[in-house]
Amino acid sequence: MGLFYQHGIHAIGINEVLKSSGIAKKTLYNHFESKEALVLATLEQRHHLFISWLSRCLENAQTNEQLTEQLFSALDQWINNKVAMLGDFRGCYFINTAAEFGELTNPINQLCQRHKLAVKTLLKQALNDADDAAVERLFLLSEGIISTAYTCHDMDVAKRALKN
Amino acid sequence: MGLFYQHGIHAIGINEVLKSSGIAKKTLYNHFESKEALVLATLEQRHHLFISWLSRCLENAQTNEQLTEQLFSALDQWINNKVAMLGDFRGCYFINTAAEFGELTNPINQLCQRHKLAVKTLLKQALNDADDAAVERLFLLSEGIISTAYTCHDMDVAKRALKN
DNA sequence: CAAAAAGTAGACCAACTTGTCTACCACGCA
DNA sequence: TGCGTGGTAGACAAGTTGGTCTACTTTTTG
Repeated sequence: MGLFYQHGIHAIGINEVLKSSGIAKKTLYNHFESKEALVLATLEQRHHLFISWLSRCLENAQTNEQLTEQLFSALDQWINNKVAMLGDFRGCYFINTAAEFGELTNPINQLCQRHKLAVKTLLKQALNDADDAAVERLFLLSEGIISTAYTCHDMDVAKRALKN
Repeated sequence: MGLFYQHGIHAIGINEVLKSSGIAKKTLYNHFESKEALVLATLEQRHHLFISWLSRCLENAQTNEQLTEQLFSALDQWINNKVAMLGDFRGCYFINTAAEFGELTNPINQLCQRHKLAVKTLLKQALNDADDAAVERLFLLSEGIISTAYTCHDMDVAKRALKN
């Protein structure tokens, strides 16, 4: 559900979800036992969506330089709303959601963490013969790009990173 | 008010603020005309706090390498709760708050953006003779470090960045 | 065709939200 | 002494929250 991504979890009530989806309340609670379960499902769904998009963007890179270029280029596409499957850019759903649910024991928070680790793992696999430091640096840069694009409304940040 | 930083804006009601601060409701609404005004005040306060802390951390750096080292070292201190004035680390208050208030027209969102631009400006002033690309890269890395430390519960990320 | 399963709309509940207002109290000052 | 200022505690209003439940309709299935 894009509503949560677009506006944040706490800002969207169940009734808005129902109205927007056209589903009945009983039906929703038949499928999900609580709002938290629903949120977890949306996180899970977007996790798969995002990972599959990103891995497709990174495949067929020959060199590490090429891969970096493809990564930043992909981020630029996303940030500038040219990736239909990811919806209107509103930062990283997982960073945003972790910001709302900070307790370490919360399953929502844990799912956000797992997503980020999966992204890092994906980068590691995509980078040939790179040491961990190089993987880390690339990951940190991409996190910085996503965060900056959103918080600073800086839609060109990935494009500029591409040139350096 | 640390409550907002610790738990997020939507997660904390006015009544919790009152209970925690020992102030009466009427007194609070005598000083702030709404919750939004209160939130704006806390953002403003933390903005000054953070900028003054950071600029003190970066002063007296002789070379750009030294400055980078001081920056990452400062982030490491913050992340590992060794900076009393910043309180228990819970990521960047401004990134977190922007995640909750995404509308561009919202003053809260605009304040978050302004804070980030101020940080970038601070870095630019601290870096001697550096081109914009170098400033940008350092800013993106530090944003990535803060975000990763929080979302991945990775308390060593700044320390590792320090070594590379 | 009939029964069961799963959908619908929406009333309802208890708890909570922000914000207002009343009633009272404590202090400094003339 | 008395008055104004600014505090306190908390009832209250109006609306929203997540979630349950009833009553009815549609779809699926044997």
